[in-house]
Amino acid sequence: MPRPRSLTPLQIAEAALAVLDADGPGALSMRAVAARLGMGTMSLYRYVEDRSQLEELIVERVLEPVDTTVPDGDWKQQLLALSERVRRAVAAHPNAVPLTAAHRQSSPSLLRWSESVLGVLTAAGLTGRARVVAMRAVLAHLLGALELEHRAPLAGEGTRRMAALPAEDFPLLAATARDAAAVPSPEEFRLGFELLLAGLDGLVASQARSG
Amino acid sequence: MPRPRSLTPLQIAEAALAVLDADGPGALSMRAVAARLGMGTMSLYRYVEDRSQLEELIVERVLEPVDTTVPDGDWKQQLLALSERVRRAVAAHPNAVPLTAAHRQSSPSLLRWSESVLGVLTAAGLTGRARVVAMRAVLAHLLGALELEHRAPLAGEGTRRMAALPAEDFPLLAATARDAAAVPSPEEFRLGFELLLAGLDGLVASQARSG
DNA sequence: CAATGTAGGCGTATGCCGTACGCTGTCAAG
DNA sequence: CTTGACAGCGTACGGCATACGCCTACATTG
Repeated sequence: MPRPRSLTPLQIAEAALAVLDADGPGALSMRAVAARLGMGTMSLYRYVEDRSQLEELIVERVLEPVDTTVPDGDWKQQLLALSERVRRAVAAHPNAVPLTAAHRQSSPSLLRWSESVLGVLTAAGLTGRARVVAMRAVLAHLLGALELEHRAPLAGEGTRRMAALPAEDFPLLAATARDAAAVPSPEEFRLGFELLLAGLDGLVASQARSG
Repeated sequence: MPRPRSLTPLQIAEAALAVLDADGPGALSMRAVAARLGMGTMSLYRYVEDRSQLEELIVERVLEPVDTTVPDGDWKQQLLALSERVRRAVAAHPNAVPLTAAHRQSSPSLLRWSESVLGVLTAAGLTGRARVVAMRAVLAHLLGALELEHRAPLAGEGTRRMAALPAEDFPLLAATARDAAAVPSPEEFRLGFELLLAGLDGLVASQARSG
């Protein structure tokens, strides 16, 4: 017989994400989110245990749109496409990148995604320790690539600063930074991921021989 | 003719890192660091512009011990060894991992390290866009692997939780998580990095053909 | 040795933050 | 129509980074 809730978790997540998208990570606060929902600050705590749980809601809202069904193609195309989907979902909310990395473990969507990736790796012939290593390598590369793409883009400030480094101390770094500005992010991602795929190819072949 | 400074930047960095190592990221504050130095809080501001600059000092203190001279061996062994050195330096201060990722761009030591890595890649035959992609792939993998190793270790809580996931929804994830506990971190790092090296091998070969 | 003025050291205060606590009013069930 | 569980929220607390301005130590200069 209690009074009914007036908000869904999804509405909370949307409001928080809206604050984050509009005003940046520094502006994300319980006060700001509550204000955007038209509530008092403390009312938000009827819906969320604490700030960390609010962040989890945001992350799930970011990752939920990821299609986790296994796409067509050979296993390499499948892995690339699955990873590309995560990349796209995250790219829609660049301000949420650090949160996404921090709370990925609590996201049901990312669990489903991981299960799909493992399905692809298993179908490719990997099991046991090799499968563990492959899965973690895919995760590591994806996490690192997202971090680089959004916090240190090839076309960004950091690259420009490196390009301006003294050539006597950092000849290669300066030259490479100048080349870097011409590589678009999606291409960087695809090419980088294909390096990993080539490595996985070797792993699959060696496990096929020994297994 | 002014009064002389009583502290060096290095002493500041050591104090801050000591706080971080001892009491965790949540305990790192201007107050705590100043207290450890035996000063009033505001005195710290005579030495650093703001908290962000304090964090940069910490990061440089973490990365400074990295030997950036190019080791012996073929280019793959060289890349692995260079990356392993960063991994070891960072592993000495696990609480500093997020800071290290965040402020890596400002670290002179990491710039020197990058120059060395580029030297190895260049000697292996890479230039232009291929070199850009290779460098960033190494960085991405390293960043991601550090994040995974320290915030989601294979032997840790998260893995245990995944191993306990319902087998009807996440059969592969649960099984893989059980296998994962048996893979030690150093081995995970080496095997994962070798996947990338195998991929780079292909890139080197293809650039050799086309160049 | 005395005067000087730069800059070190720091007390105070402001405005953020997350959140504990307890009140008030609503509204569905009985 | 009563009722009590709970939504909503005002207030308050402790901690944070940090702006500002005071006092004073001390290397330099005369």
